[in-house]
Amino acid sequence: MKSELEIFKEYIRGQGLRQTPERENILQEITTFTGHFDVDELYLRLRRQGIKISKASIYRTLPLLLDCGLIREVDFTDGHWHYESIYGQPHHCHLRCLKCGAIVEFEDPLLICVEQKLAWRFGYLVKTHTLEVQGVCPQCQERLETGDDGGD
Amino acid sequence: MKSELEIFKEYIRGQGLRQTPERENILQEITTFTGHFDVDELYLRLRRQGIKISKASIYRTLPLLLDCGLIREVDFTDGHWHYESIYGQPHHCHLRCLKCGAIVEFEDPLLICVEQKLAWRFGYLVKTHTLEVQGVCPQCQERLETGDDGGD
DNA sequence: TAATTTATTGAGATTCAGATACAAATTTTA
DNA sequence: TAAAATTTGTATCTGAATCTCAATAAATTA
Repeated sequence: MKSELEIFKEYIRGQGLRQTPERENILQEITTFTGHFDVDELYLRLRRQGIKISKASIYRTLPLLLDCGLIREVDFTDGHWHYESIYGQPHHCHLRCLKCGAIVEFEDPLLICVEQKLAWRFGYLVKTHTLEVQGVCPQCQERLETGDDGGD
Repeated sequence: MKSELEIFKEYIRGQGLRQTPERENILQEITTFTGHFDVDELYLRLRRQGIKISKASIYRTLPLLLDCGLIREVDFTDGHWHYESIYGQPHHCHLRCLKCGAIVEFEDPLLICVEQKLAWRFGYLVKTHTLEVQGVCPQCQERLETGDDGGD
């Protein structure tokens, strides 16, 4: 299986773009780190390693990584986008706690059935899906019951 | 079943807020119109009827309508939020064409199964879910095959 | 290897959706 | 009807994301 770097290089080349240390550093950081991130977090994490890249470059690089399928947009919360790297990882969905924001990742084969039914029923060529299930996590349920609200 | 207006009035009262013609006009327009909308569309639709309400008031009213469950955020595209009214309507998901943006609404009972399994497995109190399936609609598939790309 | 071409970078300006401050107007309660 | 408190519109502000532009660096060619 190709590495993220190989995928990215091929993409860059195929688009007539250029390989730069900035782009490689960003990719490196994204693939090393597991979990969700946003532009600011990525920027700070790079800086903490002594790697100085302007936010403009990060904003310019993310669409490339999205386009070649190495990352995906997770959600738009707090007024900005959050991302996660997805290459080589099985597709998954999110279960989010409405109170504390905790995220559980899961996958369910039923979604494939849903996709297939849609393809058949509406003639769509189905590519992927994004499912977020919202609820209250066990901890927050307990907090709500004991009256210790925690501030919503 | 209570009307949207009743729901809203109860909510307003319960929160110690005030009933104003601006808020009622916004609610009225949202419940009359079917389909997705954004702040600008809502603003223009109101103005076309001679109802002048500042965008600030719309921005201030939408969170109230979200909070009392009369509308929901549909997606964040084009750099801003889109909404739809949901009160009294069965929950549904979206199938979106990646090429032309067309939206098909559907529902699938399998999602209930998914929710139940999550509740059991992770102990969450599941409230709702948001599923968007992405693909290419039949028309765009045809356009792509005949080479008439249509611009992405 | 050096010269040429063209893309990319960083800094700062710009844009735009959405939030906010404040004075005037309106709703609510009494 | 008057007092108290909220809401409105206008203008301003905020912040994420984009754009401009000169300087720099990558790829290509000789």
